[in-house]
Amino acid sequence: MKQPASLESARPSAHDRILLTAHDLFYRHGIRATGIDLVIAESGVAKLTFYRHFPSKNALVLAVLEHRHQRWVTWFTDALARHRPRNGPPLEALVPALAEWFHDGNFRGCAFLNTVTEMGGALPGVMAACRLHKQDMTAVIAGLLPASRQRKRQALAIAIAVDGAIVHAQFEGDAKASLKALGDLLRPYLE
Amino acid sequence: MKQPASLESARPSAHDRILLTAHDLFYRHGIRATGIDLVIAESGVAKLTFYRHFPSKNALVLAVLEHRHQRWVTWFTDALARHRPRNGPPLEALVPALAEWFHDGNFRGCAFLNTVTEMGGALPGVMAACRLHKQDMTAVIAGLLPASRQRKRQALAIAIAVDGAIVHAQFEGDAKASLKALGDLLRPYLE
DNA sequence: GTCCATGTAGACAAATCTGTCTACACTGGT
DNA sequence: ACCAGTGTAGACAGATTTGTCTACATGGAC
Repeated sequence: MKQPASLESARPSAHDRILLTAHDLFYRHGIRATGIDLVIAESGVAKLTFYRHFPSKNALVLAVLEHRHQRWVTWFTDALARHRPRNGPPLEALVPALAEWFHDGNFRGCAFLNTVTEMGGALPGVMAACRLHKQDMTAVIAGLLPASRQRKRQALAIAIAVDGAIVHAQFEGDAKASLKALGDLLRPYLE
Repeated sequence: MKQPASLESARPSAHDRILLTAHDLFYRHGIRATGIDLVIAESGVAKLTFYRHFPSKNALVLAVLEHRHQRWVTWFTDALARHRPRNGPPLEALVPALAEWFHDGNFRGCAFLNTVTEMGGALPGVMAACRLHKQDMTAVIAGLLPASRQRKRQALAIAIAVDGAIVHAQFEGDAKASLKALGDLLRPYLE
């Protein structure tokens, strides 16, 4: 539907190339550190083409966050399903799933937390996008817990522990220590 | 020792005014968003004076982090002491102490986590400063726990929960929810 | 008195960043 | 055949940023 005419090349449309390139560069180097010109050059697109698709850098940032949210939640639910234990509480899948992410060479923390830090005050909408993202993450975590009156409350506590593990893994080289500590925090919720 | 000649004015030295002004501006608006010219104007100092004290903006950033670390740890230990319960585990002081910080109108998360996000890749030394800071924070937390073989391990898990609560309070307006969730995570460590 | 550290005011260079604009080319639908 | 949409290349303006430099003032040490 959005594929270009030529079938064998499968080169994404200019719009998508821009979005994916920006996603990578923003995540890797930060948003403020990434100039528009670099995004344009890296995605192999002309400047005018860029500004035809995105009226401004800020608009691109918000579009990237939207894309990121969809991509991340898809990965997260999928990873949880893949690591779901045969028997035992589904919550046990959480640490192995996050381990995938943390150990990826490109891991640089949570894109939403990073964006809030960089642009939270300057770009309206970033804060809201982050809240929505974390809300959805918490809902996915809640799905791992047995139904009970305190399920939402427990899910929020666990989500906060996860965020702590994310930022720790971000500035410490060692992701294993963060994951072990997260496992410790999760233990009381595992029965 | 570093006071100016006039005793009644008590105006800090140019060096200190720059440092304190930069500390506030960097924390409030972010580092990349704060130009050197603003720091200079706001601290009431001439440009040359600034560059006599700090060879570059990067050097200023590192100096601010050092200052921040000292200031924050001092506040933290003091707040924990002030909230120490008469009877009951000292760890109970943690949530009330953090509540002070979170509810302060100028709260904008952890300066070190923010700086890592903004400059972690670009400025060598930032990552190390953050690790040192969190290491010291963890050590202070360990001081609240009863001596045991697992004290260090427990302190790390608690520190991660605290970081999670910090970032959550940063993007959610509601600090109370973060603190309640942190209390939930801490409960198993409270006996 | 003289010197030197420390300070102020502000012009200036050089780089960088966002966003606009001109001129031109290809392609699919009608 | 023609036209609208989408694309490319790259110059350009305007703002902003870091860091240097000139010229001058003040106050304490010796």
